[in-house]
Amino acid sequence: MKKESILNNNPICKTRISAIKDTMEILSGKWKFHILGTLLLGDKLRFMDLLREVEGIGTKMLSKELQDLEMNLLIKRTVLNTKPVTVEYEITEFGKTLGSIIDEIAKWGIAYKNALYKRSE
Amino acid sequence: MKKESILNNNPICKTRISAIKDTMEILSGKWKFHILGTLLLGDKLRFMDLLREVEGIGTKMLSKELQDLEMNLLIKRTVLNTKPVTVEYEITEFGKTLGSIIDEIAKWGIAYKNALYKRSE
DNA sequence: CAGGATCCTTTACGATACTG
DNA sequence: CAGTATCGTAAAGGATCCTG
Repeated sequence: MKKESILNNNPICKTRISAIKDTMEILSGKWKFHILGTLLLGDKLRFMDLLREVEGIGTKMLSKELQDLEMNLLIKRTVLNTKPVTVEYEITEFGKTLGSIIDEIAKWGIAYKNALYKRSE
Repeated sequence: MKKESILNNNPICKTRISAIKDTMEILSGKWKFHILGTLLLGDKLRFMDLLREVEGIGTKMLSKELQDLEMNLLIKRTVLNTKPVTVEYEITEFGKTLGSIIDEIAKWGIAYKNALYKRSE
């Protein structure tokens, strides 16, 4: 009897695992959750705002990540007709559906700190 | 008046955003969610099982990711005293607390597929 | 202000081969 | 079986300069 994949032969498991893969592909990279979490809190933010809020990111990465997120319709980019152009980024309704994931991630991060703290005392 | 960070000056926002950062640092990389999602479904799995279940991963990455996860106490590695050694990996109780995040990610991935489908018809 | 172009360094990742 | 070692590519990340 040959050894075969157990989980990936179960349709329910396969669907679940491949859904995880799909989601993470869209949200891949170091910054996506961070940017989305910021935009979820911040309503409309400009490029420079994000550069300040998303600690550690540089213009190149920010620009690239924003393009990725826009392509996937998670955020909306609006160019305002001002003297030196103004660009606003905001999360879309679709993007807001990620809210529950991001909430869970934030909650867990806080719980993790507490767990670390308990362990060290 | 100098422009300053809005969100990161708000303690509540700052806590949240830095919690997101913390979580994602622990779960960084292409494979962590995938591996954890598999171990959540699969109880005890051996190295070769994981290599089969986590489609696309190679031995080097699997080995490295498993070490990362073990270091963060999210999974447990058990060496069994057999002829050619057997090693079992399983998720820890602490690791199971990531379940809600992973559930949300899986749910969203399925919903995303549906959204794509609707948009294209 | 909002970014693109360029250059350079550092990780991340992948394929294959090898060992206890 | 459960990995480690080695090599090579690709992507991430940082710094600086530049433009509409």
